[in-house]
Amino acid sequence: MNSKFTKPYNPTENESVIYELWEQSGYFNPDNLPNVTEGPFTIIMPPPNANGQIHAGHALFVTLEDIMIRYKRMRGFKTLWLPGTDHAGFETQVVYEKKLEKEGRSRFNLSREELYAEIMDFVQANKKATENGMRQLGASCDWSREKFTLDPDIIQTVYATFKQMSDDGLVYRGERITNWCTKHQTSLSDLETLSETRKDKLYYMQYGPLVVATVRPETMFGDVAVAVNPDDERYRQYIGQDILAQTPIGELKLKVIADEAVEKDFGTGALKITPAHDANDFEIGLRHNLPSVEVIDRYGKLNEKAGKYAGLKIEAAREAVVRDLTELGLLLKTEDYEHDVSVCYKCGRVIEPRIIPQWFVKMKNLAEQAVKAVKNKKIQIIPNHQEKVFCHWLDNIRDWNISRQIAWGIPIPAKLCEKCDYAVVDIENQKTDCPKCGGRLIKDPDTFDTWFSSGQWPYATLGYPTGEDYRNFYPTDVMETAGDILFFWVARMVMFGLYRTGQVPFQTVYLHGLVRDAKNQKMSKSKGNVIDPAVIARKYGTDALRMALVTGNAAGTDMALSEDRIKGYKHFANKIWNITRFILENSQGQNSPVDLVPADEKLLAEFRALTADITTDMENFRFHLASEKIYQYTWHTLADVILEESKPLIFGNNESNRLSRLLTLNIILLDLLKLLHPFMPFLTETIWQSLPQTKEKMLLTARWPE
RNA sequence: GCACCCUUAGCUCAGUUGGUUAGAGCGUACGAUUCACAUUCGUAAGGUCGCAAGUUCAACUCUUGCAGGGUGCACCA
Repeated sequence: MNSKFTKPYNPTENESVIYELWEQSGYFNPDNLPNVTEGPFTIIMPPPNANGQIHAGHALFVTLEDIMIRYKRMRGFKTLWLPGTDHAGFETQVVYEKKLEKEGRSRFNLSREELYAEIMDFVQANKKATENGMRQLGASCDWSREKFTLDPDIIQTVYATFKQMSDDGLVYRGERITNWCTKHQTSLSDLETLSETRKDKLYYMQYGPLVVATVRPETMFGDVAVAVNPDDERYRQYIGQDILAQTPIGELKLKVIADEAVEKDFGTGALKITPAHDANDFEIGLRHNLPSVEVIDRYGKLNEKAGKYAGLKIEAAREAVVRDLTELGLLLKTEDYEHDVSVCYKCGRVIEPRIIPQWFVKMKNLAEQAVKAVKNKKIQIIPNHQEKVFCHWLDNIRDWNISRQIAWGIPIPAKLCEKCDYAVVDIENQKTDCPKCGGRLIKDPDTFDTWFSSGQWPYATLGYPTGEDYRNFYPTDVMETAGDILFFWVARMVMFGLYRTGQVPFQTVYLHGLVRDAKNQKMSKSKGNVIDPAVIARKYGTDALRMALVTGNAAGTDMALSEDRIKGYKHFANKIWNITRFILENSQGQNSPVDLVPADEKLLAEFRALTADITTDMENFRFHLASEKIYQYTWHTLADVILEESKPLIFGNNESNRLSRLLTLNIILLDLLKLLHPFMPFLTETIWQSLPQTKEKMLLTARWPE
């Protein structure tokens, strides 16, 4: 008997050794897999942000994907799990800016090149830690194919897509209203803003012969019209006319227009229109061909158009304008008003809508194709109800602003004319003169929204369009990722995939929820309730952590992860260890072939039924049920009942019963290790390596029991 | 406002297509234990499956309404 089993199972002693053994074997690479009997099975790993440490969320996704991959590998598939890391443009720049702030520095004192270089160093250092963290979690991914979102070939693919979209008229540069963050000095997509309920005042101001209600009197210097509902009898006489409104800095000429968007019952039924600083007003402005007058600058300060208010920040300007309006007798009434405002999802500052020229992607047609793919079952989303959410979002999508005014990202391969601001796509970086006016072209200083590039991840990583991997592994099988990036990422991948390759990028989307703490609170550094997978792994073993993350947690739902549960699975690991020990101890020298007695045939039949049941769960992505069933069987059937009832047989005098039972137990043990391997890879492989009778060298590539 | 999800034992959650006495982990109580495992074993307490109605031979499961909690999207300035 192997002396290894005389001590309790020690995960830390074995895990790194076992991972080393797997990695050395080369079997993470599908090209090296022995006994491939099925087609390819591919998962592209959602690349973790290369800007910080591994956290419980990473542990969850690694566990789930590794389970799928190990299972399919054992079923004989040519299994590829392609890892990567994400430069995560805006996210990372925000993290780095915070770091700079702590050091008393500012991004705005650095040139874009300097900032880019600093963040690249920072990211390269973190990338290593992230990769090692995933190794520790047991990720059986093919490191030889690892990609980074800023790899030159990835950038080339992204550029080619941009060019093609531009040629197809799907990408355009437009002066459109954008979400501007005054802290981060960049525009953001609609997804990168949150709405927040605020208590403000609603001011009723005299505007010439009319009265308008507004929360933003300070934008009055950018007003170009007053809009009323076309059916509103009160204002019918004014429609189409110009009115003169008195302001603290002189008279303002405003057109009165009729638009359905105006609610008769809200305020006075008359709405002041500021196309340059309000998304709705901008839309109304487009419909009525109104000019737009910018009065707020990039820092959130009023500009020279606001006369004496120039240089004041929005809040200060509002106070001053209200005071002056009151003095002039133009402020008629003030009401308390609760409404929602858009804020930056990173810093929480109120978004200042601004009209700036940006690159946009036309979404309507792309979105329709994506919806069709889901409705036609080309793509299945788990949990299923997310398909409705997915389609609902795509049905109501607006054009996507992909320009970011940040340094950390893929530069947009375009040039702008100094003279006329005409924009041209220039992938090869060769154009020097404006094709329109002949003026000098300069590089577009902006970078892509990070999701514009990561949205192309599945085919970009596989070397589209000519790569061998692309031919062999695309479309991929499963996209396993967090439910909260369904729109940010999954929807974009589907659209890009269909657009560029004509195929869905993956057939199944498996979404997981958030990992919360034992009290069901969100984990955060400030609360101090963050679970560090590395610390947990050291204390209880990676396998215990994996079991705790997967067992009993249905797809798409948030989970409460408590240390007690992890501890429970550490006990489970030891239980399996001791089961092995018991069986080995008593099986020594008992290798002779024997006939099974009926009682043992029955035990095996029961076990095979369980195996079939578990296999069905695995096929249907019900990992939380599969692991629970194995757990129950191992502990409460095999250990508590079968082993206990075996003792009289094993220690008794009836030789045929004794040998039959020992053989049965050995058969069950081997298959059990296989069933458990996707969930607890380290423990099961450690045991496998110590067993005398295993035919297959490595459990990693052993055959899943039929 | 619209959409989606959740509500099951003290706590955290499972429960696949409706089908016997509704399950697990942790916790609690009592007991056992030289012979794989104190990281053990046994026994027990604990649930009118949010509320109400409906469909059905049969509902935790399906339908409708209501209440509470959560999430997403869009907004009336």
